[in-house]
Amino acid sequence: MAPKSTSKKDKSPPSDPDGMFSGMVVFLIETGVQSRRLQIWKQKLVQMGAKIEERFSKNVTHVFAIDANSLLQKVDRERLTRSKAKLLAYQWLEDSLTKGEKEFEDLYVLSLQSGGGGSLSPKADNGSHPNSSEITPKKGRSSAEDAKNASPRHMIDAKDLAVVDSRDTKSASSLATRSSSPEVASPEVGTSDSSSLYKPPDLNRNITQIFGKLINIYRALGDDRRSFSYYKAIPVIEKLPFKIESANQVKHLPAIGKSMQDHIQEIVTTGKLSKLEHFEKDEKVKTISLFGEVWGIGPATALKLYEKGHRTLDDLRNEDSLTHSQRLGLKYFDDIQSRIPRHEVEEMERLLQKIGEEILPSVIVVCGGSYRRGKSSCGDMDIVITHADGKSHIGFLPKFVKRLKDMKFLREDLVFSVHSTEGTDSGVDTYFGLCTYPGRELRHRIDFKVYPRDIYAFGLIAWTGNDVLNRRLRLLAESKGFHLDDTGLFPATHGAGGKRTKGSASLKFDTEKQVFDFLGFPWLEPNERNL
DNA sequence: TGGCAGCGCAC
DNA sequence: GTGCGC
DNA sequence: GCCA
Repeated sequence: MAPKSTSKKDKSPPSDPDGMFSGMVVFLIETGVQSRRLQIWKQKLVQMGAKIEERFSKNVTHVFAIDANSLLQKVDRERLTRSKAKLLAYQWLEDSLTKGEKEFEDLYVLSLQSGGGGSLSPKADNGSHPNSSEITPKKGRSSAEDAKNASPRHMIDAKDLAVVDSRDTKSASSLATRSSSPEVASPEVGTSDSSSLYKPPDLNRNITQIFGKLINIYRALGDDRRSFSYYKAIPVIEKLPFKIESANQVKHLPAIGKSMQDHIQEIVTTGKLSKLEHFEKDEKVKTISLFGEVWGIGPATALKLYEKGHRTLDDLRNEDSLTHSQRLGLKYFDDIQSRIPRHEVEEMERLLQKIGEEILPSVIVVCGGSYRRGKSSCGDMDIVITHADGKSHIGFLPKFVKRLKDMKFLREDLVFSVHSTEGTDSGVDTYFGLCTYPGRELRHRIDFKVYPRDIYAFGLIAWTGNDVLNRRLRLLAESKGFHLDDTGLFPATHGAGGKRTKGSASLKFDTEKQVFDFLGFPWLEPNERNL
């Protein structure tokens, strides 16, 4: 989430070969870092002479990460120890920038001692890798809170280093993100003016952090609407170039109503929010939140389980009312929670393309989601599939799934639906399941969506996201008298009665760009869609 | 006061 | 029909 | 929760 798309200047300042970071070749672990801050760091690094590597190559001299855990999740411990690169906490950057000269590195070295490569405690893991809010604020982990409380041993200075939000961790291959957020004022933040003064973003973290927790709590309680309101308020507050000292300063902002003002007032005067404090010590809220993190368990089920007397995930194992999917969600709770390094997704995408090709030549297999948006790690994989001839995609999915099961790539099924042969559901076949990286047992969530070629562009757009963009496109389409979803763009069937006439077919577009153009939305490359 | 998407699956 | 995830 |  979080429209990190603040109107960044398109002037990427020239890099100074004699800057304080000259000679450094850095590799950044983006996990758990707030996107805007990351952007600024990148910019400063380049600006002051460092070179940023997209991969952990041999010539890397410095690796930055929020903590050792996130580091180990991205790069093999072995490669790290073999490498001569310095492994530093981002705090070193912060301090160096503040100070105006390079800090003494040894005080910031990340120790690889703790946490085996994979046997991370679930909590510590969660905290450092909050679910980038893919499509909804959904099961965002309690973000910052977890990061701090759960893995203090990895924190250099918990003060504000542990800052993590439940939102996207942008990869930002391009610092110059286009701004397409008309509804939110976008004051200039941090994006270097030529002065080399370093301005930390997040002047109002005291507020956004609390709101972030409320998002998760309301979501867990089933109050999605309310949750979403806080979700919308955060990016608005984040963009303010000043620290809020009174509710009066925010009362005219969009998404900030009476209630938000009151909360903000309380936070800036007392430093906390009694409403949240109350939630956080509430046994029921805590338990329901936990249960709700299990795939397949939502607010209603979580409540039932709580009322049955369950209090821990362990308790749930002997609960026989759980569905098949919920059982799997429970069994692989930690697995599903852990994020997948980008390069592994890349390999698995290639594998899927190869297998697909063997079953159906010229089949198109693309990994969408945060991967396609360029993120450095992904919570799951969204695979979008089609075939150019417009018909041979039919019947592909069952064969594909069987083959992948035979070779032990797919391990467990969650949902499987085939419609292409019939005609329902616009002929989109869907599969949800668990898969493993070749040679491993760690389960990852994976989705397949098979589209007829003529509506493939819509599927690709929808499954690439992010959710903010999808929502904008939807609303834009609506305003022009159309209805947009992942299966097409339909002439509005407004008027009395029938919502969407199922009969009316979607407009056909060949490419994503054509859809953007038709709607009059400025084209965004996938990696620019991290709004 | 109703809107904030609305679908198909498992059960 | 409800709950859930997408 | 916010907004029209």
